[in-house]
Amino acid sequence: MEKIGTLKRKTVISELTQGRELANQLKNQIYPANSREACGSLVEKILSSYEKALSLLNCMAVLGETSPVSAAILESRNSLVGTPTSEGSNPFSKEQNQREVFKRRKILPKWSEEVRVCSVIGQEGPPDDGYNWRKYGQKDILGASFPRAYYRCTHRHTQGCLATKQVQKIDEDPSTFEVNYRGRHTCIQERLKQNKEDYNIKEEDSNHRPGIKVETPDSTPKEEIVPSFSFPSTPIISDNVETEFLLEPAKESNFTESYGYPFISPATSDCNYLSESLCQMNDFCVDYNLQSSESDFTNIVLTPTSATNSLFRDWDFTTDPVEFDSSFALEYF
DNA sequence: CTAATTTGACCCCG
DNA sequence: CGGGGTCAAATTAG
Repeated sequence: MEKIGTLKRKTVISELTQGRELANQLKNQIYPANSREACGSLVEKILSSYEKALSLLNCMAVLGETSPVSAAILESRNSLVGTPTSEGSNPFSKEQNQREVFKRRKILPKWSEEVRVCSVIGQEGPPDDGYNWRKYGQKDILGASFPRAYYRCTHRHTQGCLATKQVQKIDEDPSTFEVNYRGRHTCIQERLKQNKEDYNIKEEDSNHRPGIKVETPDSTPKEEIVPSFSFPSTPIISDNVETEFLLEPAKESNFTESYGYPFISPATSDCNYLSESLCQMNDFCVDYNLQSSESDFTNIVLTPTSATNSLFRDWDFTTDPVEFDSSFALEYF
């Protein structure tokens, strides 16, 4: 992560700075209960700024994560397809399954995102991030006063989506949640129910993500930021990948959505691995405040208010790429 | 009825 | 051994 080019770093910083500035303006607009148009357009600008910056960071994160993950999937695939299991005839025995789980745990969390979210007043729990999550566990964490909740993507079994998140109240501020994302969504989720009385925010708001923190478990500082972008990345698994790709409904997706895992591992489960990765993260894109101005991109405080929380629920990510996606992407990838 | 949550057991790893 | 992450049966919600 340290090897961000100067140009990029400048761009990121300037974008974030601008975003913060605009956010402040928006705050002033909101409080005097000003016109919706003004707010809407400001919000658009803010989001655009953040989008650019975050996508830039995202890009680097993805480049860092792609190969190790593919390796992981390949590996798990081989281990399941190849060897006749030593114990019992059932290839999905509990033990084996567990083993896979832990292997996955060890290998997969190449990246994560940590987001701090202030809960909306009068509403318990962190705001919806637009994905369908299924809670699968809760644990009391040593030294923390609040338990940690574990969520996985609802479509894990239907689509093999391995995305996971952990949510925990912050000790210091129980109204704030720390949300830790792991893995990337490979599922296709029917998106956000239309909201009746809201604005029409344009497509450029259609994918949002919080800051990304790339974590490489093996401390190999291997994350070379390659300024080039290959899409789709070279299929590692030859046979199924391409067909799946072709079968994928030709969604004219936004550029930043288009890099998913093109890796299909039919053997790891009975589900299809979808090549598309939908990466909208924030359903609550409101009043962004960067916690620290420099180099710590991983913590973003999102403070949604009840008034603004519903603004962006009508994203349509099937719409055409927008100005940003074409120009920005070409410029930086 | 199905789907989601709860919760104690289970497992790996440091 | 114990902490943290996950599973899965039981329970609850829709």
